[in-house]
Amino acid sequence: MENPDSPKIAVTSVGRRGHGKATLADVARRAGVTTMTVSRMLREPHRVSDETGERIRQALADTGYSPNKQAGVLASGRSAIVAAIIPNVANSIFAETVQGLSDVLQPAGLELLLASTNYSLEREEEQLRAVMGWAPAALVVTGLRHTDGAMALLRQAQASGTPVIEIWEKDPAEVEFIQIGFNHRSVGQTMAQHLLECGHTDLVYVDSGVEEDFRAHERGEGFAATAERAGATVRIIRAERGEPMAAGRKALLGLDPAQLPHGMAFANDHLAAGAWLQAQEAGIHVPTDLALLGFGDFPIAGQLGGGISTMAAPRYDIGQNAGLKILSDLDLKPLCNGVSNSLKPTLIMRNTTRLPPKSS
Amino acid sequence: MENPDSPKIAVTSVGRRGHGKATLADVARRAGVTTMTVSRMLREPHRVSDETGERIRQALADTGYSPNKQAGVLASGRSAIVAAIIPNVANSIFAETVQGLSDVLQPAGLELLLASTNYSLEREEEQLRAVMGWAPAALVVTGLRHTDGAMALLRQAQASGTPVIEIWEKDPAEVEFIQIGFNHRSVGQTMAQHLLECGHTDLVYVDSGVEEDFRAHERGEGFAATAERAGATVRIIRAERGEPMAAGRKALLGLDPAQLPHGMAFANDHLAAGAWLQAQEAGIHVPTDLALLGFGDFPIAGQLGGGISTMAAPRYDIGQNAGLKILSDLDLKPLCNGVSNSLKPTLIMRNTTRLPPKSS
DNA sequence: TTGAAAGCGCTAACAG
DNA sequence: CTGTTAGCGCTTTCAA
Repeated sequence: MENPDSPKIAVTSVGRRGHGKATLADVARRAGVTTMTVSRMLREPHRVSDETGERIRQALADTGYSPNKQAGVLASGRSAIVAAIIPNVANSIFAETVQGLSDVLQPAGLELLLASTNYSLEREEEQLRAVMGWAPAALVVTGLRHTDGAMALLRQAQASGTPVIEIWEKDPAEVEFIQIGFNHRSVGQTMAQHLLECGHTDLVYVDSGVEEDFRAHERGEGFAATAERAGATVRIIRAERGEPMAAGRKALLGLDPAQLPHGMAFANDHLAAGAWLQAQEAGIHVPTDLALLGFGDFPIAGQLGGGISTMAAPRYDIGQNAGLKILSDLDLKPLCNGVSNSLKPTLIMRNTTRLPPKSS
Repeated sequence: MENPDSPKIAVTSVGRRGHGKATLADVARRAGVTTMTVSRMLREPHRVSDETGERIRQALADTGYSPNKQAGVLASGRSAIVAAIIPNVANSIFAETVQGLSDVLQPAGLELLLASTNYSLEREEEQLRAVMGWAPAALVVTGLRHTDGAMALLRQAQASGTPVIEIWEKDPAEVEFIQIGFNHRSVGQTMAQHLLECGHTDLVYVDSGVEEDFRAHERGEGFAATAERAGATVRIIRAERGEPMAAGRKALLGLDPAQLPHGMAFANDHLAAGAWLQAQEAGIHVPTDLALLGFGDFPIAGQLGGGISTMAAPRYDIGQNAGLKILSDLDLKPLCNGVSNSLKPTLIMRNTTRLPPKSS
């Protein structure tokens, strides 16, 4: 700047393996200050004088500067990445949770590194290991069950001050990390109780076809335990893996038509919807001949035949609450209108279950 | 190492702001080699002698070393992050695309940084800017339309050798980046043609309620243009924003029952499904009184009333192909069984449209 | 096959 | 309010 004639190597300083992107040093040179001042300008503008600030602003714009975050993290030890590891993005249950997470994280300037495990705990550990290399600011994993290796990684992260959140489950007996979810066993209980109250004594729980969907299995266990304790007959059948609505149809189809149960509960609404459609086509009257109870409160459950009774699951809220918890743990203010809702599933009684008329 | 008596500061080197994690230097010290050798061991093991290798392996295990990726990227200029920016994760269309992307990227060791825009181009630019700071190895964005600022960023990335992929659309007239998708206008054409072939001359297209869903609008434009060219009556109505099945019901409800169109096409299957349910409850016979044609081939379209006719959209394949393209551009071998399918939507005729009996 | 030196782009700590 | 110095943890380049 001082001497336009001096043989500066190049206008855009090209480093050893220059990639043509402007660096802090480029901006600083242009503004006639040191890198520190520019760095400050970027992070705490009030600590820079107005006129210097103006020159820097100009230089920033001229160079089209964009900070190299790797360098920033390396130097400061602080990263703005939140890593989330979930079983499957395509599953709408997790997709909505991710959306909830993303909706609160993004406005706060945190970025989401997403990994999926296809429901395998081994892959969860791998993904966790991979993701840890980025020194994430927080870690979100699904469920309470992990491999020993994964547990070690999570503990290590937590020990070094990284918030670790387990979503979609809750068990006071195993609190080691932050848990944002609910108890699936007791949801299964509620489901059984409802069917019992409706007067049904011959019950079936149609479990998820995904072998590693522990949460669905637990709901089934809670369901069966409660039903048995009440003296009801109860069977657990496993749906086929694959498209859930089709699997729901097949679950009903697989039952002996001569001795149908009185009430069926499902691991999710898609299964229930499939069964409902199948029942309708087979001329089975719901809920008179057969009561159906789903889980999740997916849109379809609200639309079919006046509505399928279900348990509302806080799909989006779990993600949102997890995000909020991360922000508070990181001392960041939430910049979005997130509310901390209850995460307890509630029964929504619609047209596929019916309480008996009150006697007395 | 030479002089064990020299007052080394500490056994576990604690840096200025040590966080207790083992570094390459820790491993090297333990194995009695330099960091370079360990670094080599990690990336090109064959260039390290067997016995040294063994010692290093041991030290690696002892220390529980996990590489700091920020440092690696900073030093090498190579990152293993792929950034994907999509409108909405919760929308199953994009959730499946993300899953497809993730399924091919993860086995190859690439990680996915996910950002969502809530369908706003401005937020897309913001997210893009944020994400660029990580020097991603590749960039995936949705659609062909971007703000000027975003375009500049994308061009800059591409110029510096970063593959840029636009998904879900294709237009030979605007090829600037890699496009993995299809032409929505021509899909709309196909939809109109089908309804026309079914003999319907009074048509309606129910457009997406999401104002910024340009792709749905384009299908509508293609639909309307084709219908008009054929001399049919055609209206485009906009669904309500909100739950799509409910919006589909309302779309039908909003039409004058005395003069229903002959055929309705929808921006997606959820809208179509809602309309189908509404039609059934209102006693409108499908396809005799009213033909219905969806888009997407979502599971529900295959389940309702013997199936809703639809256009199959390659939701998962788009993500998968994008991933495959990234790998090949980065000279990485795909480590998964991905196949490069056709991405052109195809008509699936089911029970909500019917071709007229052949005459002649 | 291994090592030494330098530096990626940025920020913490401390001066001035 | 601004600058100096040092170094984050790794990889590059070049030499041995």
